[in-house]
Amino acid sequence: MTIKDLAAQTGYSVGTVSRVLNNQPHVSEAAREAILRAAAAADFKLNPNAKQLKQQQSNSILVICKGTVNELFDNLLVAIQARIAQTEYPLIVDYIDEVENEVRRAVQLCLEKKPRGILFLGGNRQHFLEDFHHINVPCVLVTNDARDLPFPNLSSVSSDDILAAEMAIDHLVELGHRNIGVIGGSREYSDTTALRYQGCINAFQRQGLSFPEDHYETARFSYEDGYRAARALLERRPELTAIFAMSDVMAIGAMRALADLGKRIPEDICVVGFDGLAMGDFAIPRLTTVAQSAEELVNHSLRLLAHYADPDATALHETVPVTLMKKESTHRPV
Amino acid sequence: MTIKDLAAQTGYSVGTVSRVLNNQPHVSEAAREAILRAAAAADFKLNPNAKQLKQQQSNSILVICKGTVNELFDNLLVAIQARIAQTEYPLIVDYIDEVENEVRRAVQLCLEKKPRGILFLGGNRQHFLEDFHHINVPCVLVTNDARDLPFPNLSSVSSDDILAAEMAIDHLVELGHRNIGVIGGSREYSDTTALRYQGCINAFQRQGLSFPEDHYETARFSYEDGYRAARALLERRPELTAIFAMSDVMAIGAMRALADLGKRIPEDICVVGFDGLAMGDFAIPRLTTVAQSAEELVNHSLRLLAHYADPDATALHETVPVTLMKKESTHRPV
DNA sequence: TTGTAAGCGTTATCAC
DNA sequence: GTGATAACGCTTACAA
Repeated sequence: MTIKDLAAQTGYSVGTVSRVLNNQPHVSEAAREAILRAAAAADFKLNPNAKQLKQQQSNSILVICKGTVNELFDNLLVAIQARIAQTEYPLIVDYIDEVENEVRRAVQLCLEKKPRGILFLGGNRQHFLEDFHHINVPCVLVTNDARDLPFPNLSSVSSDDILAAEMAIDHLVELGHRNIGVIGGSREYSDTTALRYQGCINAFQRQGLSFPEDHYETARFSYEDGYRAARALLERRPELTAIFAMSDVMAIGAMRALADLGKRIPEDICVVGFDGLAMGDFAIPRLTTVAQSAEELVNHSLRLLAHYADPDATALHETVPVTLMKKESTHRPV
Repeated sequence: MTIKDLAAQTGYSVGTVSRVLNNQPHVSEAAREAILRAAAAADFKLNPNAKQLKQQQSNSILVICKGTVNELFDNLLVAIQARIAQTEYPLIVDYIDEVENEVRRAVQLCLEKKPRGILFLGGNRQHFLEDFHHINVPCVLVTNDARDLPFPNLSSVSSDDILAAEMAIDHLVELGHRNIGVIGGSREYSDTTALRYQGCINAFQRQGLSFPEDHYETARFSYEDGYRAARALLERRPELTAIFAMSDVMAIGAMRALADLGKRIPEDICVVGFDGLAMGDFAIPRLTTVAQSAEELVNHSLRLLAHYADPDATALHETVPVTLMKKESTHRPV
């Protein structure tokens, strides 16, 4: 079934059928009605490949969501949808695996969908360095800072990772903690981790505390690895009275490990997470965390995407504030 | 950049370029090498729309994953990828929102991608009834039973939901519980829920116990609603000493609610979940659960998909066993 | 082994 | 307002 068949059926030409199916003007009401009726009856759908092949650009906004099991990105998506749904821009959401190359995927989808702009939910600096030059539509990288990536069409919005980590450590120090362990990603490969690590150093220095290398444990962002990291940390440094984990998922894994070690939370040891996922509120005890604001991240992202309406707009890199949510997993040490 | 440009550049014709780029035989080594080199240098990619437009069918297997934050489906996907990766069939994974219509989406993607077969991870009976007749490639619905859906090209694999629920209830009864609350989805709209509910009834009857209507609370499959449901149940029936929740996510929400009510788990009240997610092992206490086997579900699914190689194969509906994982959230009541 | 050319289903530019 | 018709970039007979 093609528009040709539809044309034959209704007695009009393919041109008219196409115009009707695309809600274009300069069509008689009679034609519009007849064709629409026939299309509905036959449950006709335009062939998307032919359509895209022919069209230079679509109106769509592409969202590439990196990692499929990620409450934060899910929150971002909900906020994006809420803001975009009522506009003329169809949203194409593409979820890819944590380990896939999001930029290559974007290149591919640009060919396929010819989007107006792209929102990257999460991303890896190296991937951008390698492949982003193939992309020439406006892009915003969300949750990562692209300040030092040299692409005029790549803006970014991220939480203030340095300040956020400082807040976490300050909170623990205020509670009286002096021996604080930190669990995070690879400082070499994850730029976000590097920033949060810097925040930790700042806070410790300002407080006049040392932050020995072996108070840090590198882990992947999973329950399992949070668990493993916490055990490793406590084995090495039994005197720790607090742990800051750079994600809520890691933090929950860590809490389980501490419980297994016979530690009470927060009486014996305190835990602070990062992200502010709903999940943390259902942990026992409820998780204290530095919350990122999905709404704010999305507000800035869409504004940045829009700012590329100006053809010689340049890249902008913004930062949004975070909030310390004090819950049950932290309190004054014994 | 098109194959035409590439042809001009290398001095060969578009036909030869196309053959090279598709690894077809009947091309001289000289041509192959020259064209491949030029394509790599220009970082050339075939236009996917033109390609699909031209091609009748692709070799790809389409996977429609319903719900983006779902550890079980994520496990299924990993297993699928492991099994499919080493074959000639490219995998197209499409994640859609929990509330979207997966069948309409599949219809759309069939037009676009012309897949060889489709795997639905999760699905809604009503959607299939309404739109599945548009689909004419082999399909397998995973985690839902499609036994009573009248489509020869729709097979299904699901866990034995009835037996699974019976196992959960039996376990609690064996521990001495007599007052058991159940949290699950809508028995009207979720067929999976209906089956699990039937399992509960079977077990209670067999054990000579009653299962009053107000021991059941309907909830959505989220932490929040698991929390709400558990509170509602305990408010109505303070004498309950155990709760069976039809998903681990609900169960974790429920555990948090019970803790807030001052109940100790498992001393005062026991909790059994459903799914067997890794997450449950990081809850405090660790969650007892009826685990579905991602590997088995995937094994059966792929076998069923393959069985459609026979052109007049008919729909098959299979069931895979589940495993009760006894953890810390259940034990003998006081 | 290689080249030529017909189409895949649209959209868009023309005439009319 | 409507109808031809030329692309869009590719694959694939068929011819050479």
